Amino acid sequence: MDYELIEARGTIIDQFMVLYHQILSSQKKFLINHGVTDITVQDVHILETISLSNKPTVSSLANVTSVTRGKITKGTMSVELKKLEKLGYIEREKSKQDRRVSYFALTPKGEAVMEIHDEFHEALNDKVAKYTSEVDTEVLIKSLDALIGSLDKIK
Amino acid sequence: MDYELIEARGTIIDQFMVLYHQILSSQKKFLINHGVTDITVQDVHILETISLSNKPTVSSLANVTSVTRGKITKGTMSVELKKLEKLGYIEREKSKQDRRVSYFALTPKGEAVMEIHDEFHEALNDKVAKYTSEVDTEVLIKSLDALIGSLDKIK
DNA sequence: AATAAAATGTTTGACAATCAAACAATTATT
DNA sequence: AATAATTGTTTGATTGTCAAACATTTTATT
Repeated sequence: MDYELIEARGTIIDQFMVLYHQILSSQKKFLINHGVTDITVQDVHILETISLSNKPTVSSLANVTSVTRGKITKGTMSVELKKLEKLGYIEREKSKQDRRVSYFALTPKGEAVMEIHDEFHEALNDKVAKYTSEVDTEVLIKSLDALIGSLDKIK
Repeated sequence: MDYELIEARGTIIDQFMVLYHQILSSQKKFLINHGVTDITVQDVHILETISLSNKPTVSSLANVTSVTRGKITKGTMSVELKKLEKLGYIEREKSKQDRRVSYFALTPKGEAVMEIHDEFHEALNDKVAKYTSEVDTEVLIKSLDALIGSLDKIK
């Protein structure tokens, strides 16, 4: 059976990879089950970033999103934001101070998607809580945090 | 600063996402630093799967790779394998029993890439060991394992 | 045996994501 | 004022991917 092949390695890193794609696939289904069919999980993540940011711009969104999604150019972000605006999930407001930039915000339609997204997040965190004790979770968060900062030292 | 925005959430799930992309980006740099420039991290992962599999075929590789990378069709895998063959990283041998299938194996050039990949894996595991105690690692693996199986129950 | 069904792999056409570079508009620096 | 830097948009090319059509071969059914 194929699964054995994965287990044979058994390192945390491999499990991360599997878990990552499972979360993504699970989230995809969740969104579709809740009627969100015209945008992707990654689009939802942009909505999330907008909702958590203070006066987000094209560039700031490209930078922040890079952290959780891998490098993204401002050109790509510009295109994605235009799409999300056209679909009615976000709106832009021109800055008064700097006439080159616009600030983005969620529309009610965008907020609705965020609620669905938060539901998923809660369900996921419940799973984590169920399969990891509170103490372990604490330890885990600290470990990951330290790990995250140390990766760029690998040469 | 942007990083605060990520930390504000502070859930394990968010850290997974960040960590995942950091590992990917770190691995990418590592490969380039070691002279592997004509194939991607995902290609290397296919090489890894081939090296760990017993008589891998197009279909079996498509299935196994789906677990760690998300759904992949056999058509896509067929194209990717053709590319890796043309670049000299793998070779195929026709099956005697079933004349539709071929089995894939690494060439010496492919093995060399795997050694580089293993080096990265070791460096990564060293980091994990450094920032996570042995007991915690044990706990962690078990938690993740349980978590992985439970995700498709989210509706 | 003959025929139908299933499995394996390849190819193809279309589509979506992305980048890098060119560009325009605006702001900052000298 | 003149030049440089920043911000955002657009564009053309590239890449990754899928779904479907297809050919070949094997397995099942009649």
